[in-house]
Amino acid sequence: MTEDETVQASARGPHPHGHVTLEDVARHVGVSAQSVSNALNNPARVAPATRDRILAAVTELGYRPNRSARALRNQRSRLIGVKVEASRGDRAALLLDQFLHALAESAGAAGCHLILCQSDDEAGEIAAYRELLDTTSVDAFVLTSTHAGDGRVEALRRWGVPVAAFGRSWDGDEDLAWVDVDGRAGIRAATEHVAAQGHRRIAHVGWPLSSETGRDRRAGWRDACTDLGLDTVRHAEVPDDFAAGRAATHRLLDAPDPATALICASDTIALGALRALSERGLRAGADVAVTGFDNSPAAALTTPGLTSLHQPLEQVAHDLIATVEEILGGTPSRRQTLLRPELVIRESSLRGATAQDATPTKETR
Amino acid sequence: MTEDETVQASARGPHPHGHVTLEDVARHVGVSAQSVSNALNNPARVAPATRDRILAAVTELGYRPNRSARALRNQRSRLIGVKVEASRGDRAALLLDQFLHALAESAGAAGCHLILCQSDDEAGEIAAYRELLDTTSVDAFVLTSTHAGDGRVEALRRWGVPVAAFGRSWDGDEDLAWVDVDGRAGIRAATEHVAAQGHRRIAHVGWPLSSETGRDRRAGWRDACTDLGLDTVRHAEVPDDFAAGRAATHRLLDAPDPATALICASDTIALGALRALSERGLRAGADVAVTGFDNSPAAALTTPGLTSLHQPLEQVAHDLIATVEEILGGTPSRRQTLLRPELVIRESSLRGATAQDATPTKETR
DNA sequence: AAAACCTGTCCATTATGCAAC
DNA sequence: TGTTGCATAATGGACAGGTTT
Repeated sequence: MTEDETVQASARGPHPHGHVTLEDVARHVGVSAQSVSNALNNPARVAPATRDRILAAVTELGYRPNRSARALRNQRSRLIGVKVEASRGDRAALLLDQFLHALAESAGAAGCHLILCQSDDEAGEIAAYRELLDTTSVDAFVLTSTHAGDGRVEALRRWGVPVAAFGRSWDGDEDLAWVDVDGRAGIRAATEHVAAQGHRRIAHVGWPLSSETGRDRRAGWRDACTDLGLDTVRHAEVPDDFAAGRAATHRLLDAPDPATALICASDTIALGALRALSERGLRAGADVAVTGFDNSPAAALTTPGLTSLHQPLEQVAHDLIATVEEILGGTPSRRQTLLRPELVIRESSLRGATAQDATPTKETR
Repeated sequence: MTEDETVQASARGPHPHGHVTLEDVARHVGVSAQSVSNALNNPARVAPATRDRILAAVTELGYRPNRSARALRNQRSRLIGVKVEASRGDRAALLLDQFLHALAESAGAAGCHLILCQSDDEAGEIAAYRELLDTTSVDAFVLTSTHAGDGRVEALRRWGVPVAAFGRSWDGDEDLAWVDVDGRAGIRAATEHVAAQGHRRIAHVGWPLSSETGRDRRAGWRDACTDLGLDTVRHAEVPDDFAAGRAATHRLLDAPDPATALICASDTIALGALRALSERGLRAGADVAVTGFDNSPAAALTTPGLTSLHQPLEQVAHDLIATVEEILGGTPSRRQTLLRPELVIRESSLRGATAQDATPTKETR
């Protein structure tokens, strides 16, 4: 339809830029621009026959409403702001591309688009949000990686801006709309999985206790161990990087009566653990089980493959967009959702596994 | 300044939404809205003293021009369209998050923002671009992963839309503005590096010859081998996935007089090669050298670490935005840029390396 | 006469209310 | 009287050209 027209080059209409406007459609049909607008936005106000003629012309001419004009008039841009984070080389993929893709897809289905902003610190991020708001560029924001006392949440709330967060409100905020993944249940599943492989001395390599997510994941490990009658003395709390995971693993394995399984809070840490095992001449899987979290590309592609927890990012993205739309539409309903991650089992946690058993097994709990 | 105001909640101005407009500033200073506009966009037209008063009021009230109004008037949105791709689990990180972050940063510095679209096939991508154009949502596009006979390039050119591509114009198009990374030089450097480690039978595991990028990278390997007096009989052409890299490696090593070094066209393939070596009981580095391309997170975090070629994505992003800005400004100058990747050496290509020698060495050529 | 400022009209769209059939 | 279509005004900003001092 519009596919084979030239936009800027040939200006055969009255407009130098060649865009089709309401006026063009109106002229073509022989009605006023208002009727065209009504036919599209308020069909009840226009006679069925006229409406059909108008809609036919809309299709024929390939009319699409001008985003700026519509935004100006409606005070609504149909743009959702998202921040992109810098990825660090010492961390496994941040899943950002998967997440953004899913988010863009859901937004598209809802007739919205994503607008990016970028910042490396919280103050800068808040300033970037503020600028988008001041220039009336966005209707809402999607936040990622919330934490207790999150300044962004506080600022956006103060400004009365619609928000949905990937990451729960750790300070018990009942109002914030969020979607999160149940790390506790995920880590619990991973722990039970290695226990089922016969492991009894299961350690946790987690994040510092200052991290709410870290405490949540550690609780999953503790839950499982307690239920299974295993002790919970073997654990470490380290920053989320490769070197820290590696060093913590060495420390844990140097202890008397060392762990035979390592439940890690992230793939990054788990990959560090795999390195440490290799340095000690131990085989992941056969000698020491290792599991991660995130199911990053690196987990699938490293050797041996790393057992990990897959986050349902498509679902997260869908729910976030749905939530934002509800808030914008003025009918907020379910606002806080916890989703289950899926355990993806690979060789790093399988006792008898050789590299030939490379087919990954999914086990949903 | 504007930081501590409430946007939507308190409407203390004449506007229900609480945004500061030109009119507000004008009223506050006691001039017309036009003078405020002139003070900002055409300072020469307003007396210095008045201009200072106006600018002071702009700062004081926190005035920011309304994006939609400005776009409507100027026929320019200051938005740049970018497509986000779905990442596949059988491929190493697509560098998308690093690239997007850098792109967003450069765009921000140029006073622009990125708007995302999403599609899984070329036709859908073109339709998404078309929609953004028809709704006058974007001024330009940044493309990634161009190929010969690229339908997107063709369509955007036909429409007369400003574009800059990450990836050269493989069909010799002199007009397309692009930035690319010199894969041939990079692969050549990797090949020379393993040769310097004493390897003489160096194989290439590359992409199908239907891929221009694949041919380019293979040429780098061939260049180096020819210069060094090594033969170029050992090579494979496979799709860019883990399983293909693994299978190709087994085939190459099953041959009589097998290769002792594998120069791979991507980290994904190289990670497959590492898996194959492990399955044969061979040690990467000590027994067979392996190199990848992209320096993905997985390359840094796998064991042994994977030698790879780092793409200067910040530079790519900066150049792409600069190019787009030049085209939009009507003064296109340098339009085609080839950047050198950087060889990051890790254990997978070092003869005597043990996992303890984990400190990566960078070697720029 | 020139510097400084402002009026008018346009960008594309939509909510409101009025005229007409 | 009720339906149907249209003129008006407003959204916020920028530019050309005209008016003021």
